[in-house]
Amino acid sequence: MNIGEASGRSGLPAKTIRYYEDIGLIRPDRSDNGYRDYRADDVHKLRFLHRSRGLGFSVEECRQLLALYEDKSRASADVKDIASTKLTEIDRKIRELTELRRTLEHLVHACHGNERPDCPILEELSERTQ
Amino acid sequence: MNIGEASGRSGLPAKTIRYYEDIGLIRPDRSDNGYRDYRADDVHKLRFLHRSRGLGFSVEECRQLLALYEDKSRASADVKDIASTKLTEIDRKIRELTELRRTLEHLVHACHGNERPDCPILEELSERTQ
DNA sequence: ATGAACCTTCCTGTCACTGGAAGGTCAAGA
DNA sequence: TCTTGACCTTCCAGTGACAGGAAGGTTCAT
Repeated sequence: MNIGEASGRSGLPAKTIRYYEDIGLIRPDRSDNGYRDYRADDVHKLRFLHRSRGLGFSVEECRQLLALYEDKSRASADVKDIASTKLTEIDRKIRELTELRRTLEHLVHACHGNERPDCPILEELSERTQ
Repeated sequence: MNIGEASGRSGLPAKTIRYYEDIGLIRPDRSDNGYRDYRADDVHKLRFLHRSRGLGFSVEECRQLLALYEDKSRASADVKDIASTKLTEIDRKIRELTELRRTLEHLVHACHGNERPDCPILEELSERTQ
């Protein structure tokens, strides 16, 4: 099937699929007319990539996961390691964002939000740090 | 003062300070030798930028905030609007990450993580979506 | 024959920097 | 005076993960 159909079936934009080929994630056949020709198995991989990207894995992590997926003698521990590391990263991001949110909410709450110029948000931002 | 000292006082790398000049956020004087020459006021702005970037504002939002900061006839409502919008965005990001975390933790928990190949994480990733 | 809907490659732009090369300037020490 | 090292300058390229668009080829239906 052509890239348009592969796109429709995998949920990935054609642009993204070509990019994944550029960086060596998938290698579809080519038809006589030069068009990319995807098999069901390729679409399966594209869907795999779509889901793993959606779960927050980087493209390089997706490459590792895909390699493990294709390695029938893999150890599930290797997969679990990657996922656990990602989980830790996500936790850290959530903590950072929550801290940020707390500060920002505090500031927004303190600002009157009227037509006058005095503003605790700007005051905080311009404060001498040291 | 030279860029090195401005960097030390603002906490921003010299590279970043030059970049901020490139995109028109600050416009320091130049000494006779061609070196950038920062005044205390410039350092103040750099610190302002440092803090607002740290609070998750984009460079363009920082530009707006800086303009408001310098506009003594501003309305604090304008500042509050920007901050509130950012707060909403941060909330959305936290929700997305939390949902992601939930799914990933579920998967990590379900995987035995041993030397055998069967792995619920890969199964989930390769599952037919439709 | 023509037009629309595909497909191709290639180049550029995004965001917010970071790294590095090649070279100019300045102050201190031998 | 010379040199060394720490500064500074500009300019170019790379990051991650694509998106937009130009210029042109292919296929199919009318």
